[in-house]
Amino acid sequence: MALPRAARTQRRTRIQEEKEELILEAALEVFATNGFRGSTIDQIAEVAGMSKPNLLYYFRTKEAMHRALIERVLDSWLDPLREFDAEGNPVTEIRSYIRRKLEMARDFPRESRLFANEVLQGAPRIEDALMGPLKSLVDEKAKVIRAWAKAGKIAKCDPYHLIFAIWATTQHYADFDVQVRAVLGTDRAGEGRFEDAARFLELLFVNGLAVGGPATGGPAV
Amino acid sequence: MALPRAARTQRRTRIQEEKEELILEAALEVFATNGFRGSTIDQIAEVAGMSKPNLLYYFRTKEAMHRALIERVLDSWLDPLREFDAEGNPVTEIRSYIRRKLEMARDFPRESRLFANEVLQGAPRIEDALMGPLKSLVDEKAKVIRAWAKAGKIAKCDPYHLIFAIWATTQHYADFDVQVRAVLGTDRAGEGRFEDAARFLELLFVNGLAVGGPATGGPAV
DNA sequence: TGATAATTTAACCGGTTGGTAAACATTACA
DNA sequence: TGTAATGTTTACCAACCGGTTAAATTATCA
Repeated sequence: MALPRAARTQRRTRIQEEKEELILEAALEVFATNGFRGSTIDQIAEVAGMSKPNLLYYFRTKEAMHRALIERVLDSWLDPLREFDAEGNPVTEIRSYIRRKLEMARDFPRESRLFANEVLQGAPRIEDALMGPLKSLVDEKAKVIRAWAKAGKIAKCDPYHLIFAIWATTQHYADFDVQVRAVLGTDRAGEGRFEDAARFLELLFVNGLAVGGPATGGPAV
Repeated sequence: MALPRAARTQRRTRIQEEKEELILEAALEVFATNGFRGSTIDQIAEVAGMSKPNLLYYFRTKEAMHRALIERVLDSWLDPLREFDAEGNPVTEIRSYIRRKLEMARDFPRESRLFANEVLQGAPRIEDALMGPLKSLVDEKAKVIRAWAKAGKIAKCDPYHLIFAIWATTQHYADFDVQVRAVLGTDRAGEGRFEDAARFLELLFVNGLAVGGPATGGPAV
């Protein structure tokens, strides 16, 4: 019996919509801060304001909650990369991508941490997504970047590592938020830190990928 | 009674040295892959090849193992940043720092993941270290970088976000290793990925921080 | 309104987990 | 070699955890 009781009703009810939404919201909160193994159904139940058996009426297992959550979040998480446009101006595209990723780190830090927790611990529950949809999308965009480099529109560089670098630097502000705040100190760690980060990262990537070495006129090695 | 039985012997024995070492090595392995809450004393005991009560003879609690581990690892983890030399050539210093951090990500991924797990989950057990020694060291080095920028030796930029960017991009190869491998594919994900990463990151940071915009001759904004 | 479907809760279960007590085994040293 | 100090193991416990059962409650709608 693979389905939870709520999915075996004659038709999908309003209450089911609402409660499943409520549970996934709570699950995001808990899984993002504790990881899968570190989270308990009771914690999720408390955040959702429901009893544990009630949660299990809507999701048969803890794993099912996690799976549903990942599926829901993964798609929107990849949106910024999908918007990456081969026809656009390379510098503009890269700059926009950085800005969008940074906005997501600011506005959806829990989603970022959910993935970070999962990947960090070996991605046992999202391996398929990594090697499937994610890899395909990155491969596609890597081709675009490589073409830009070949055409001399940006510096010759490994497109995969460029994408990794953008992921790393932007998601850092969500995943390592505590550390960022600790280092910046209470005074400098206000919301302005995202604007400072955006300014720095634009400088770094735009200059860093400009064709030719900056002062020398040739690639710096 | 705050001390484990092994610490209440008349003097520190050879066996104590060896076993504590063995336990911390096993604890690193387990904590790095499962996080604190996700790790069990039994897991650590099995990796260490000892019985659970025997572990608890040397460390009173799971938390004590974790604390001892963090203390031991934190210091060496900050070494690369300490080597950052105010007197040296800025470009050389930054390049060396990136190289060292990347080597650490390659050679000590477990240490990286240990911290990543901890910070990601709100750093409840290392808050003091973040706001104390870490912040002090970063503040000190930020001053150096700021002086370089003021002197026109590198582009004007926020030194804190520069350090964050170096951390993020280098540690990414340890913390998100599974994802990196998945995206690169089995063929391209050999040990060469660290050299590719080093090449890319040098290009990015050296060009990115070079004074003046690369083609324009003025700062790109 | 009443009957039926849908939802919620209380009580419970077996396995796991962090940790303890005490008996047992080993080592070091006089 | 004997013995006291040190180290290890077996057996155990209470709390926690994922999940089930069945009964009670609430919503829906003819």
